Amino acid sequence: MTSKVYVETLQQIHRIIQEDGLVAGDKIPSERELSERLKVGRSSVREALRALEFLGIIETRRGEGTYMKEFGEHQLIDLLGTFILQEEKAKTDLVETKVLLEQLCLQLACKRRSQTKLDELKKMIRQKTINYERFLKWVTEAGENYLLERIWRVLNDFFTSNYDAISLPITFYENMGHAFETQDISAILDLFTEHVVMPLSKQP
Amino acid sequence: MTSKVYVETLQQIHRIIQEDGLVAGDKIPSERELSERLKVGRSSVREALRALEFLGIIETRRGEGTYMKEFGEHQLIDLLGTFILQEEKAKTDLVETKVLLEQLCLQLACKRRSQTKLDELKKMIRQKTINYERFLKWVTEAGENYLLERIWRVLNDFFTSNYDAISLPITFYENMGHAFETQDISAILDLFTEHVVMPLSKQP
DNA sequence: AAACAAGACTGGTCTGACCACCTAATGTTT
DNA sequence: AAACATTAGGTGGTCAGACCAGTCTTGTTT
Repeated sequence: MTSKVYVETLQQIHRIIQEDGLVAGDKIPSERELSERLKVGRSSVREALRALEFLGIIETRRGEGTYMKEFGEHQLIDLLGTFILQEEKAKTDLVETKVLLEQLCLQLACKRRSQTKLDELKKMIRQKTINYERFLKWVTEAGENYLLERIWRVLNDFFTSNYDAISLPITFYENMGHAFETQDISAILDLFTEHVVMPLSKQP
Repeated sequence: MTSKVYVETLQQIHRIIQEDGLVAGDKIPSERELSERLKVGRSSVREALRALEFLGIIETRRGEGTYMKEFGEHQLIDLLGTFILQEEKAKTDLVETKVLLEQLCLQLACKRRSQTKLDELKKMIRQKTINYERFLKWVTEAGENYLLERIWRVLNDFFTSNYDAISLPITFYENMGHAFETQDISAILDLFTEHVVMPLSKQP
């Protein structure tokens, strides 16, 4: 045979999922049942399922079964990230890309921030529970682009594990809060440049 | 046990790849050797390798061995496409993020394009061998941010496997070429908005 | 009715056995 | 010596069966 069993099994499982109209949360047949129905070894079924699991399409729960998963928490980005960012020379790229993505998210958030989302931010500022980490989390969420949010989160994870945490005065957040309220994009970007980008470019 | 063997095995394999400094084209230890070294069953090794294979990080050749693979195209795209991109929100996020990243790359390329790199572009335009795919490849390269280039490439692979190729008149590239020569960033972004962003926002 | 216990699932893992395939060493012929 | 054919060992691909470790169902006991 030219084709590999676990590849065909993967396609068959996909077919079953489609024909049965399975959606997130639904249970898919057990490994042993799939093995029988598709007339392949259980190990081949498992190898196919493993691919689907790491792609974030299914979720396996020991003792319970295998379930369809909501698109979102796929480790795709994480895994790719760990493999891509292993090169040392990528660090300057990392910092630059992170900043660029943050500027992107700032613009999206400025445009799309809802009133309730804005209140969240103002509350964090008022109670002084805000820090740079939380602020950026809010920004990426308010941008309402989940994919971009995920990509940023990976970069941020690598950043925080290689650099010191960024600490900014409360006035920075207060000014940001005001700028988001009035949706003043240039004020937002200016604040960001002054307090985040410029200090970074001085560091090693 | 809390963690699953094939997950830990995956991390161990990653560690080996890093410590041995393996790059694209290099051979990684055989399944049986990994099984011995890591003291896990061969089936667990295979399940871990399967994940890496579908992520396009390795390539298995029957009878030869398993090799590191150049990051890029693979079935990952088709798989995720058929399984995931059915959800509308994910699609809009994908398109939006791709466009945003491209605008980022355009700005970087405008600033950093070297003379030799510029000549490459002009040559492609003169010989009319240019198309949108090649143009964007040039842009991301000229931006000289390898990380950003790779992230974009992933999104672009998703995109091209789910949407029709973008076809633009030669005048677009000629104008772009001129704008890059004079490093006129606003002209570049205007061209991009008019020919790429606007048509996309009209599509479903 | 509530609490408990046994059994029947399910996924997780390992082992050992083949098969198909490739490569390189070996031997044979020219 | 060079070209060819053969062979042996290594590699991924696949299967079957066994056992473990959790979860859920069911039926009995209290």
